[in-house]
Amino acid sequence: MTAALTVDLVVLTVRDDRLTVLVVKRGAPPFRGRWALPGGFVAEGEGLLDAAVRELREETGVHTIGGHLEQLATYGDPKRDPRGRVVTVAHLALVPDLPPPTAGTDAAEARWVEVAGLLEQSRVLAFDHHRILVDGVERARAKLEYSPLATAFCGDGFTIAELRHVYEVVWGTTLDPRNFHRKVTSTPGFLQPTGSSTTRDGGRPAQIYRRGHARLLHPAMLRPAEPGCP
Amino acid sequence: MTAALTVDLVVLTVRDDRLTVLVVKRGAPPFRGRWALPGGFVAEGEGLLDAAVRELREETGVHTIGGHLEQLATYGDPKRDPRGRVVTVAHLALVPDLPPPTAGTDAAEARWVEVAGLLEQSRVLAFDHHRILVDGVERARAKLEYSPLATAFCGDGFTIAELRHVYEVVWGTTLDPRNFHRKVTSTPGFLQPTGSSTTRDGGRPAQIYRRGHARLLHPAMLRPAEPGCP
DNA sequence: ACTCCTTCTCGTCAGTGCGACGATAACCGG
DNA sequence: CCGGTTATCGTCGCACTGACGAGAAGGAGT
Repeated sequence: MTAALTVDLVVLTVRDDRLTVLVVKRGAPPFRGRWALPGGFVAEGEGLLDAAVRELREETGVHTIGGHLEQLATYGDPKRDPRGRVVTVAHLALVPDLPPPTAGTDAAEARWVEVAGLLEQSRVLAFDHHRILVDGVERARAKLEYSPLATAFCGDGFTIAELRHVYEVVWGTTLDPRNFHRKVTSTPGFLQPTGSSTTRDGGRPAQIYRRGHARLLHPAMLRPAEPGCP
Repeated sequence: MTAALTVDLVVLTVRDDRLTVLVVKRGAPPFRGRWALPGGFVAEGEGLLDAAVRELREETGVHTIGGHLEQLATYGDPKRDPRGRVVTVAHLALVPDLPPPTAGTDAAEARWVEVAGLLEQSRVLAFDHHRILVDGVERARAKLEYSPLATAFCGDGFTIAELRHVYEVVWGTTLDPRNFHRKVTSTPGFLQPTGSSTTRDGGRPAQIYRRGHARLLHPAMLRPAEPGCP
């Protein structure tokens, strides 16, 4: 069987104490004028990851440099696209807030939208993009636990407080600053000291770190148990 | 862009103290006569998971009943198939040993092969199936840590020793029977006692359990650290 | 300069989970 | 009845965690 092949992107960042996702207003049917995840057709002879990188750059002006990009999952329900059989390979991107909010060439408009609101209303996004978003956010939340990916949300150099802020926003919890500090500094390979410090957060100057070489955290960060689990 | 769409399956089971994967001998070009993961083209109007279930049944006679089936990842390198652009959505299946070893309708031959040997020789399997196998095994190993999926390898009722055996084989380690027993019985939702017992393992009769309702383990099972990590 | 406020960083202490291992229970085959 | 085997329970020490105290080091205001 043959199908049209697209890539879609769940691009997450932390802005103004909120987890936000990049959405574009569709400039062509179907779902013209509706919000959707950025994405587009894979080109001839182009790899899937390459296509995701290209779409991210083309459609939104966002570079994944300093961030993270990985395959999320593939969605191929026969009725997910009214045009016919379109299979999409969704990707998950975590980027720092630095890039200019938006820029568009193909899409009519692009903007950052708070994730919390989108998660509750499943009718806002086109196609099955609500489900893709749910899966992407869940993947990101899980990955913060056992991988150092939270650093992808931060810029090049960051303080421990900024890193903690990422965890708090993505997980929607609050973390004890002292325990968090002890945890991340004692996890080998997570952080790499740079020697410099900053006072941009106010108060006593904080050490600036870079991401370490570890790909997996041992032991893992622990997300506080959700109420109503046991 | 349009591409041919297939599903491939990494079907894992535990047989004779070994982790084994189901492979078929290809009956048609390309790679005719070579071993490959079972799989085939997605049918018109068929969902991806549906296609995986169908291929599993058709090509190997294995039913996923009592086991587990999930999407693994999608492989779409432009040159992965000499016939042209073929994108495959790989799936991971974990099944108990019960089903009759093999049966084939479409494939020339199907058999269980020990994973360890296949992992070392990257030229045995056709296409990029070696990479898919590596990813599938790694996913399975990781999932045993934080989910109760090890029970998918066991039959309907199983003893704690049989469950421990699954962990030992998949991880390639040995686990202390007493600590393992304490761990799994104290993790809420992992196991559900049935009240009956068996002596099929010899020695003192063991309680028989069924899988519990938990989807995630809190706290997670801990895989012993690999030597040479820090 | 001094005070107040902020945030960073280091410690302390009790509770919990885990690895190592001893001890007992319950069945089998002789 | 006796040794062999496996299941199950308990104990001890260590490491990690959560809750929280306390000091360090900067800026802003007077």
